[in-house]
Amino acid sequence: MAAMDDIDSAILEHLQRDARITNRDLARALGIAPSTCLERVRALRNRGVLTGYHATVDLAALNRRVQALVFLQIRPLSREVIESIKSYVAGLPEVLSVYVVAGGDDLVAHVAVQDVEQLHSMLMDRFSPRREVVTFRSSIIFQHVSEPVVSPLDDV
Amino acid sequence: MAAMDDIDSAILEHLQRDARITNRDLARALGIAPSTCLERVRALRNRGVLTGYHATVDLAALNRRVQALVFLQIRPLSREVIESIKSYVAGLPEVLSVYVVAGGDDLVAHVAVQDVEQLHSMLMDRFSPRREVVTFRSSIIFQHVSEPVVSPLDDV
DNA sequence: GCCCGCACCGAATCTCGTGCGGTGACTCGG
DNA sequence: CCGAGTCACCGCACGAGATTCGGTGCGGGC
Repeated sequence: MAAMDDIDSAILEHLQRDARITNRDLARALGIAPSTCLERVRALRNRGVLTGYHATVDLAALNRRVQALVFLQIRPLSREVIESIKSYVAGLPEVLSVYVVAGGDDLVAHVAVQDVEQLHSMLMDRFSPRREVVTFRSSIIFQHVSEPVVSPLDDV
Repeated sequence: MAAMDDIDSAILEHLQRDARITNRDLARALGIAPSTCLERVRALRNRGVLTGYHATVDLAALNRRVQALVFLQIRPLSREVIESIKSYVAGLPEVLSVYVVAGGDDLVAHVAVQDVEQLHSMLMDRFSPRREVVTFRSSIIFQHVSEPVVSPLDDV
């Protein structure tokens, strides 16, 4: 993996904050020529550093006013079973994000639904019937803050 | 909140998938004129439905190869204490996301650090000293899949 | 000291964004 | 049934931006 200098870091910071900034403005903010800037952004994409540009949407506007974390215990804990249940959960329309974790629980799902009733239905209809899900519990999310900008950590 | 029709939903889907799509291409994909498309996108922003455009970055490229969920118990559970610890945790550079939840734990932090050693240091240096954090435990994240596109849920 | 590679720049061209006036459909009162 | 008002949409035109390409300076290797 090629090294990243300060300009690359600044590019990433700007694009994480506002992915629709024009190349022109980005170049101006960095003090380099637009053509150079374009080349660097393209290189970051090709290197796999920049993985995508995504709009974020207000969940309430999408009829999803209730969020929860669902913690699942999976058995047996084989690679195949984990892969399969992970794909299944991630594919559910109510699910925003899935974590495969170590510790007391094996899977954590971040879900967003219309109301608590729908949360309950979803748990009963989609999680309970699965044999590999031996148990699960849910925590309603009161607040969720997400940092849009991730900076590189310096080597020790 | 104004109603959303199929075209609005399609706009949201496209922009969530690729926030840098040109207005022209977006309009073409929807079968409407670019000027109309522009107007609708602007309306979605003004209504607060579209909240932002963000580039996503490969965490490994930023020297963050280890992720974990950290579950915190907070006492006393007053509004002020929760607000304050939430802001503190969200402001830490290692933290990607913070959930304030109901249930056995009160706060869940999604952190991304360079290695397990740094995770340990972080827990010891940043969480342990806080008086309001009565206990915490961490779960290493093996995999994390995040759905980039969120669709509206139909009313029941 | 010379050569080569690399990153950067500036100009030219081509595409795109965006405001404006016009137009058709739909609604509602007469 | 008809006419006016409203609203979303469209096409056009102009300004702004994206992207390419040839040129340039600098630093490392020999």
